[in-house]
Amino acid sequence: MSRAGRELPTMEDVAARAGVSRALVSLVMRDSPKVSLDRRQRVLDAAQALGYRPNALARDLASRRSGTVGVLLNDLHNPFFAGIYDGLELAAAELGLRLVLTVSRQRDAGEQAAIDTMLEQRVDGMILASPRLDAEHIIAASLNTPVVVVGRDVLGDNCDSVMTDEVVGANLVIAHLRALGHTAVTHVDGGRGAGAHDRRLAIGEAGAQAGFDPVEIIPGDFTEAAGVAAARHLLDRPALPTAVFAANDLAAIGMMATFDDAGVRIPQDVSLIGFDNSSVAGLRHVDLTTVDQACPEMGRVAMACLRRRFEGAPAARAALLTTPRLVARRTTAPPRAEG
Amino acid sequence: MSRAGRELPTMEDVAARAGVSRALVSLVMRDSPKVSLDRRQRVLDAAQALGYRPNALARDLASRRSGTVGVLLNDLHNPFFAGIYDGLELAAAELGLRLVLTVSRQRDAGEQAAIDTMLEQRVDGMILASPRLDAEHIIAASLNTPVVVVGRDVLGDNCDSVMTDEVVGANLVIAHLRALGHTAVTHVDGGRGAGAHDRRLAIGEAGAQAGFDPVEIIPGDFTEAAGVAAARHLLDRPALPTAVFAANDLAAIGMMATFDDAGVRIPQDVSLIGFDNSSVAGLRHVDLTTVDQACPEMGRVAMACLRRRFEGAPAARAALLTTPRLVARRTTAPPRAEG
DNA sequence: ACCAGTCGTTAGAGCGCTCTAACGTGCAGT
DNA sequence: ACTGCACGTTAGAGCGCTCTAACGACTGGT
Repeated sequence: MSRAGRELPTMEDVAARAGVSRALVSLVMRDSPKVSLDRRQRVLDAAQALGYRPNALARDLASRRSGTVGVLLNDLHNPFFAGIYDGLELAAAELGLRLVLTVSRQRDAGEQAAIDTMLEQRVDGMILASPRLDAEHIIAASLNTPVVVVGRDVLGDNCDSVMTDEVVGANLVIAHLRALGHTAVTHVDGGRGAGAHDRRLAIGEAGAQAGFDPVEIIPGDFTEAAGVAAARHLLDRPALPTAVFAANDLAAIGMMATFDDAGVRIPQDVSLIGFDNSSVAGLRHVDLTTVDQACPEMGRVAMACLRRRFEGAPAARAALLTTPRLVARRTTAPPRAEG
Repeated sequence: MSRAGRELPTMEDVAARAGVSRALVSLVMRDSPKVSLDRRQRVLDAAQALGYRPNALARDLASRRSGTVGVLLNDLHNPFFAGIYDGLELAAAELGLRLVLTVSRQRDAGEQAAIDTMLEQRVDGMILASPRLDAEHIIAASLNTPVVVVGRDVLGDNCDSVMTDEVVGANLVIAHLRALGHTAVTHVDGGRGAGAHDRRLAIGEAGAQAGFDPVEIIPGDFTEAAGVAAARHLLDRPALPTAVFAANDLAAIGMMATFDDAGVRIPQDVSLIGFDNSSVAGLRHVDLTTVDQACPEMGRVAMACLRRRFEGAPAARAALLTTPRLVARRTTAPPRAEG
């Protein structure tokens, strides 16, 4: 596996051409103020002429700092992560940090491998978006590098969390349904996906407080396929619930399609609420009522959190909550008349 | 910006604990066959006990090879790229290559910066998915590192291309429409997006060959917003075309929503065809007739292409075409009866 | 007994950069 | 003149690893 192309010039080459020492070239490359204008220009000219490109490997090794943050995204097909990434990137650009992305494709082994790779790469910090890995392994990874987990509650001495306030989200859902006249809701949950546990608890609690029937929980996942399965399950029963709150938009969309195929009308026969307000939810032909997670905001907060760690706030241990917002669209309506 | 956490153990530490030389540890880490079973075990035990984690920076610097391929994705919100990535990842795993992702978010400056970063990281190769950057800059980047461009035609001595056969795609679209009874189509193009030029030419040519009216081209882009704008433009005119072929699914979906809002029924009033067969097109509530680009296949082919370069096929200069497939769904139908 | 050959191991010279400490220079103060 | 100091520059020792060449120990053939 040989690298193609000619050998690249090094600092030594640039130094020789500019007639200065390698150290001076290094200073110029790092934009040091203590280089005379004259020398700086000569070095820059030489670098330009040679097509010099700094070797980040050598730089990071020698400086014991990479200036990069590793980002682990769970699933590229889920637009939720694209939103998170938008926020991360914006914040990283402001802080002058590079971002290195890896995708685990929802496999646990993949997550551990991706984290190991980032650690070997000596990233300065890691952001894990909705990881499925057990907290124990995440904490272990955070021993040497600060970690921020997005979308799930994992706290350690060197590991913060940023997530949506599930209690607020659940209350928004319940309030919306109650305003429409509903008194019960079925929750298709996110299984062991990130945040699913909290969401499940929160909707149960919010329902109870609002005087709803006990919230029924149907096991699910954060995928379209899980939504399809859950909808089939519901269709097999004698009666449908009046309202369904899905673990996320993807699952909700799977349910929509399945209900649709079965001739069940939304929202006339069943009201449906998703979670994430991902880009698909807003598509006019989907028009899903959902809970907006403010993904870019979460990304921004996560990066800010990491920066605090860099600046040496040692055991802050923050669990930051972002406030969700209900986006009412056309999949929710008053329940069908009884009997 | 200090790295948090204790200092990590190095090979030297492992060697000392195992009572062997650093070189031997290196051999064990690289799974060399010429290490006795006994020593290997002692080294592995020591590494385990110390929580040793190889430093990829140092490894890659010393070996002058990174074992990683840089991947540039244009837009994380476009599921097309998620498909490409799936193929890339699969192929990379088979070849034992690591993938490093960067996202340019559709900004030209972002693309150049992302490419520069990858080059500084000394990636062994780069895969650029639908870059907007001019060919000149891409060729320049490929001087030192093999590049494969996906979704667009950029050929250089060290730069191959993988793209959909636009001629086949356009013929599929025309054949489908003709079978339904159409004799004209309007194309909302992809502007200066990757592949847009070829797609525009191909549909015009295919239409002409099939005896269609000259294909009208409406300027667009690969985004939902561009679809909305194009649909508004069409709605402003006295009569709608009978069929519209959009640059991609995202644009088609923007058009769908806009037509829908205006009371224009699809497919009764206008037939609509997208391009990509991205995951949204398949959503039951969208159900868009589209041209499947076989994204994972493209990713797989791109990676194979890169491997050939690694193995030293110097000036192959391949322009590989993948064959698209028409997916007929519910947005196409016979044209409305005349007058 | 000798040399040749194999095998597992190691010393040591890098890889391309950063960074500390020291250097020479010129200029102000005494 | 001499000291002190700021400034721009540089030598040189790493960073943690790979890899070539050489090493000693052992085998087998003669």
